[in-house]
Amino acid sequence: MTTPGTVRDDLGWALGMLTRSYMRASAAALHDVPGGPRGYQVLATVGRDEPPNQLALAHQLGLDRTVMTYLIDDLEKAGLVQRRPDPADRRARRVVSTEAGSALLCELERRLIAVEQDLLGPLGPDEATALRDMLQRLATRVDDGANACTVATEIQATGGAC
Amino acid sequence: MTTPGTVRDDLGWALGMLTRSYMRASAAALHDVPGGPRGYQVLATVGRDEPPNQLALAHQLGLDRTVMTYLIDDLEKAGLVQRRPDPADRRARRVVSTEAGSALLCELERRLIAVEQDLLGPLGPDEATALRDMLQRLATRVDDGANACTVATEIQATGGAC
DNA sequence: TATTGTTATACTCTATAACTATA
DNA sequence: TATAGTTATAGAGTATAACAATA
Repeated sequence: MTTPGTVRDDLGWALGMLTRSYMRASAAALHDVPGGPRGYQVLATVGRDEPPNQLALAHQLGLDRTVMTYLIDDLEKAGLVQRRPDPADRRARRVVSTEAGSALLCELERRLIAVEQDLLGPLGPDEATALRDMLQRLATRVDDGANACTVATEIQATGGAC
Repeated sequence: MTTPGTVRDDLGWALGMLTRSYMRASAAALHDVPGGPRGYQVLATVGRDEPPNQLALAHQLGLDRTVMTYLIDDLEKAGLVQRRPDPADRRARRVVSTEAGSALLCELERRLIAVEQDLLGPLGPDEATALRDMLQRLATRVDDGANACTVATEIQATGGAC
């Protein structure tokens, strides 16, 4: 319902289309989580290893610490996480998952698996794993900081026919 | 600089990471286009076939007609497109590309090809085409309206162990 | 002086509705 | 009455800066 067949046959279109679809579906699957997908990410991060403080949480999730405050406010009000004083640093708060939070996380992961399977449905099983592998490799490389804009700087030089 | 290695090893993370990277890079490549990526999309659509009116343009690009007004305002101010009265319907305006608009489009497409190649760089050539093909198939299927939320409705039924 | 967390403010997008001129 | 385009307003989301408590 968005595009014709002529203009958008490129990578950017496909990537955007797929990501939007995934975001829609996952947001729907996480509708009962305060903060939506972000709330889920907090739940998923909390409870593994040592409970992180809010700043570490914000860095891991690529958020500003101010939005982390609001996010945890909502999750705490819903009884899914708790703020606890850090015995080693009285400025910091360690965020821990409650029973309810862990139970919900368990349910959410089931839902998200279903969403992914639905999204990749039209691919054959070996194709799906190949796609996951390639996306994983590309994303990991991007995450490692290789995303410096090497392209933008060398653009002026090319100057050519269309 | 965003994530650790533990939590985000799933499809959603990779997809989001890659899309954000692409959006960053393409936005940088299109920095001198009024409206950014959207301005580019308008330029790319205008000039093929019959010049479309603003509403058709908005539908094709999945935008509201109100944002299309602002977008074309900016593009017109920059001398890249022109609004012309539609001889067949005096309510409508046909949007046509200027000389400068066509020249810029030509340049922009070069830049975006470079961005895509940079993004898919770590893949082998046959891998890259396989990825493009799979993304294209998935996105096209999503675009055809198969994105009805079939998952969300059947989630309650599963109820199981983590 | 720097850092954790909170709060308040401003700014950017987007969505909605109202308005005009045509059909 | 419905449609193409414009304009104005309100809301969500985000970013920025200032603040308190502690290191």
